Amino acid sequence: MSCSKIIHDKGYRLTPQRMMVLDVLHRTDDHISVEEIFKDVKAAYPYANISTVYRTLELLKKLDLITEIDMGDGCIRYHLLEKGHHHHLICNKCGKVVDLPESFLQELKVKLADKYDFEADIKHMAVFGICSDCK
Amino acid sequence: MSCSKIIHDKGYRLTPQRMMVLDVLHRTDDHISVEEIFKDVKAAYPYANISTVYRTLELLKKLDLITEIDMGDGCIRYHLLEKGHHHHLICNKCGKVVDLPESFLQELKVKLADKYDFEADIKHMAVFGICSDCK
DNA sequence: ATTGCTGCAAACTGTTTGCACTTGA
DNA sequence: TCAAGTGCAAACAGTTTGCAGCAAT
Repeated sequence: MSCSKIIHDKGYRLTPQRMMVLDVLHRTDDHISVEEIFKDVKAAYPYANISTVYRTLELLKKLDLITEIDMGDGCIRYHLLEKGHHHHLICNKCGKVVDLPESFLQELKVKLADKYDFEADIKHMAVFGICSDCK
Repeated sequence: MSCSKIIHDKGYRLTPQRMMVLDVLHRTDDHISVEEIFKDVKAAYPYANISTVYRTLELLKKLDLITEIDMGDGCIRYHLLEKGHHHHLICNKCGKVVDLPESFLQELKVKLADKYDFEADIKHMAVFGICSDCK
């Protein structure tokens, strides 16, 4: 089901601003910061306000349509959940980011469920370290 | 080797302020925020300044004496590395924190090294989810 | 005696909020 | 119509910085 439909069905209004934020999130394949989203939205609609972007992201988070991730540069980035779950290996030296399939952490999830009866919510994880090139 | 000795040996000065921050970090078994460290230091030395605490933590981080962790309450907490590595399960509902032995993530580390030649630096990790009580 | 460190105040960054106006349903 | 959403400006919290004086080595 599309994000716009979910927003609408849950009784929230589908405003142009919200559509523009969704559009930006759909168009990028990367993880994108509030500032970048704002810049893109503003390109289409110069009167856009950053507080609206914050409020929209908060809504999307509440509706479980996006996830946040801190990629180590001190700013939180966003990603549409419908684009699929995956994880990241981030090199502390060169900053390179390698994607990790969701399945990679499945084992950990199962172990946590078994031993701790803990239902881990690992949608999007960043693992820091040193990549092969930088060793 | 003690933290104070490392600081001294690397050519940094062992000032009373730095000793007080170290002392607070040593005394607590928990993970402690900048604000809490500052409060404790101030109790012993009322003229203490929070920017010095920030600068000291930055130094300790650079010397690899502490790790940071975000326990989900929106503030970063600190922990002496010499106190041992461990991880946390944090419940998104009740906020309960359960400690996880370091070994628990060993398998993941090995897998990352094998498949991706990536040397993961998982000193201190927070895994969010739902605990057994809250299910 | 140096140079690094501290205290202070001020700047800065990212985020949130109150309020009046606008608009989607 | 009218509650929900927006834009604006101002507040806010956490952190960083420039600088003058201080103190560890």
